[in-house]
Amino acid sequence: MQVSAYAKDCPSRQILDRIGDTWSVLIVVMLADGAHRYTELAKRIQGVSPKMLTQTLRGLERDGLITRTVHPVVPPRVDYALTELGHSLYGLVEGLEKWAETHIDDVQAARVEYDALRRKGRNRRLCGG
Amino acid sequence: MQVSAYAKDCPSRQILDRIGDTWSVLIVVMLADGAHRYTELAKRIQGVSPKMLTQTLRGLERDGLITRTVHPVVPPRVDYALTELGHSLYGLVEGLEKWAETHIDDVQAARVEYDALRRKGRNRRLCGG
DNA sequence: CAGTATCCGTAACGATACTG
DNA sequence: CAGTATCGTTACGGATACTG
Repeated sequence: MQVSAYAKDCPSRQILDRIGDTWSVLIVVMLADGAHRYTELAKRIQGVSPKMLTQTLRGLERDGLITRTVHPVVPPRVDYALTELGHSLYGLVEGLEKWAETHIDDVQAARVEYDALRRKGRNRRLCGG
Repeated sequence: MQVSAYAKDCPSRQILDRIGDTWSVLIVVMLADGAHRYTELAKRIQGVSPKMLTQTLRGLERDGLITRTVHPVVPPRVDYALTELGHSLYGLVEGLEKWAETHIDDVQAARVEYDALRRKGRNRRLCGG
């Protein structure tokens, strides 16, 4: 088996990149229960800058995961909503959440144990003169 | 609903980060069919530097996803293998691959369409025609 | 063989000021 | 309201030389 990190035509990698992106996932989750306006997203997704919000929304729109609807009114109103494809992706994210909730305790325990052993090892070396 | 990107205690985010990491996924995939040595991984995972390989392996080990077995021989021999938890994560990754293979065509098509409209300047999707 | 240590460029991201 | 433009930082990752 030979794997390449640079296989950009690899479907899995593209989806992985999307899912690994913090803002993308948060937006998809936000839109899962219905359409939202730009400012709503900005307010409810804590810590996102207008730059990142716009950039992420554009990416999601380009991938066919969300729609962007401009209402020709003043002041402007723009709604974002999941497409069918976006809903499908959300299903995937839900699966991930389920796995995470099920296994996070194991991961946490492993980390504690690993860190404890690391500390012990270091102390031993220091005291072992 | 209020979502925060900085909820580090959020299980989903931790798993998402792990899955979004290129090298982590590649390593898990490589180890799915059995244990491998450091150099084997280095050779078969194209483009990975020793720095990133070690760093990623440590992270996976810390999270209890892989084991690191040092054989006390000369020259050194170190084997890496998936834990049960690691295999479980691999199952998740397989699910992602399946989704990706199923839907990548839709994504690709959406991108082509989006880019085409952008070029034409008809990128604005107006409500009510 | 299996790493570690170091240097370094870049690109991602945050903050903020501005605009149609 | 819904963005865009610009700047500055920083942290991530690549390359490589070195070591037990």
